[in-house]
Amino acid sequence: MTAQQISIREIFKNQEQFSGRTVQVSGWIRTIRDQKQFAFINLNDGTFFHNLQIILPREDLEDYDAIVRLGNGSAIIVTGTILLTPAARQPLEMKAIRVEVEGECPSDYPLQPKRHTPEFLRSIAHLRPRTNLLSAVFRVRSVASYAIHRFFNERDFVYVHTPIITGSDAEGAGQMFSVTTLDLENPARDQEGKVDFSQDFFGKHTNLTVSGQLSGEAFAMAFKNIYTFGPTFRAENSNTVKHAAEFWMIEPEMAFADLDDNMRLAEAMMKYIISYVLTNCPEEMAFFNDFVDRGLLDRLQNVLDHDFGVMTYTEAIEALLKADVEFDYPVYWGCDLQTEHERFLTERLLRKPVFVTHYPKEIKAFYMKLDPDGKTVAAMDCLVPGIGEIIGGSQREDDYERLRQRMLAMGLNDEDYWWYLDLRKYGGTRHAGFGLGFERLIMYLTGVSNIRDVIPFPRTTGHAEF
RNA sequence: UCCUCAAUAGCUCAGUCGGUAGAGCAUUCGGCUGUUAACCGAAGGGUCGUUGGUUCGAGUCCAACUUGAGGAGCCA
Repeated sequence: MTAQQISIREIFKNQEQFSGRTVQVSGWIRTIRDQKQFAFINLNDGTFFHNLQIILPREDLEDYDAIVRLGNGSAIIVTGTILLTPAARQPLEMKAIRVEVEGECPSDYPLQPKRHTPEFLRSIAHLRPRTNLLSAVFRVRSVASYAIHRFFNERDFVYVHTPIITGSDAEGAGQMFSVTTLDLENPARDQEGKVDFSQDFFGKHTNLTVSGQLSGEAFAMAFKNIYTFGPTFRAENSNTVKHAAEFWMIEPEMAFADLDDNMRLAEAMMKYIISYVLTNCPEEMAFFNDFVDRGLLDRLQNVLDHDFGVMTYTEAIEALLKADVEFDYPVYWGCDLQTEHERFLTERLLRKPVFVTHYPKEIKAFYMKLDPDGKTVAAMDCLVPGIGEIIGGSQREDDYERLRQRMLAMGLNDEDYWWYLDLRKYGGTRHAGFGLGFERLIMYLTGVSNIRDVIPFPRTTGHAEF
């Protein structure tokens, strides 16, 4: 018997073509139902969200009794004939001719054909991608990654791999993880008794990166438009549904561009990704809409159909002061926007994504361009319902001396940033960029409310199992 | 780091006023004429997170600890 091994995705996407054909599929048993004359197997091979139903006629299969005893999760290879079943609940099924067992699955397999809590599934992170929910999440994650690369490549952005290990002690965001090969029990010491990092692997103290932006700016000054897409590390002791110690960030940077160009790019990118995922993951998105977040598809379509809101920080403060809501944190010009404030703006006031621009310089990073009024900087945060801040960006300070002064005012050592300052010295231009939190984007796309459920093996405070 | 809540069978949960530990799913066995988180019948399965306390008696009340979740801060 010769049969071509084929993916379940191909069969579902080309139903007419496979009708009546004998093919071979391989995958894992999701459920198995044994009756007197027939058994039914729902087989998932990982290529497609839906299962292939396989009918096993007792009289046609010599080893029928052994097959129907296989547990959920068993790996099998099935040869059979594809039959279209337009009247049934599924569009097609396979009538089995032969079943080979590749790997049995014993009865202590933790996944059952029932609802499990996300907390339990996190405790079996090595098995959870076999569930409907997590398989849908991680396929969307993959497709969204591809959409991002496509979006930037269509616009001639150059993809830059910025370093994971950085020599700068502060890149303008968050606590950092140290990288060292020193003996932690007995590190080299200098004459003052302090740890002597000149003896360390790189001859200096190094950390895991918290942002590729500074390196990205150097490449923007050569390629004009670039983006990074890679892992980022924050050693903050955060314990929330939207923070992880290891996450991925997309950071475009554009030369000869200002804050408006930046916002245009961010909005076009968000809409491109949403549209691409809706088109290419319809089964997964329908599942999220049915079982995770009832309003998801309407909300995403609404985002595609309308412009993002834009308001300055000053306008946002005015709106919050006028709001008929009691906030826990007082609102005044100069205050940082708290989660409750962001939620009001994006979820109650505008009910769609909104850019908030031109924040007071005191609450923003040193590299953001000072506005002509001397009080605010050309920053923009994109807030979305349910998540809060998903994008943070700015036009960068391109004036050498003003940038240096801002560093000193923030307590940074300008000598550590000599090469970053050089970018303003040698053919500097206006330029702008932003950082998009990839996991927060996936949460927004899927309706999944915990960042730990959109990362294959999440690293958060106190958790690095798997 | 702070605040709140939770922890009972492999999983999801119930357990009344402090009085002998329960269900569904899963597992094993049997039945069933096309099922689809199949269905019907039966069986096995427990140091009630840990330690201590109150009490004749604690899953239940008290304390500490551990673990988890949600909210806040930090941020993407």
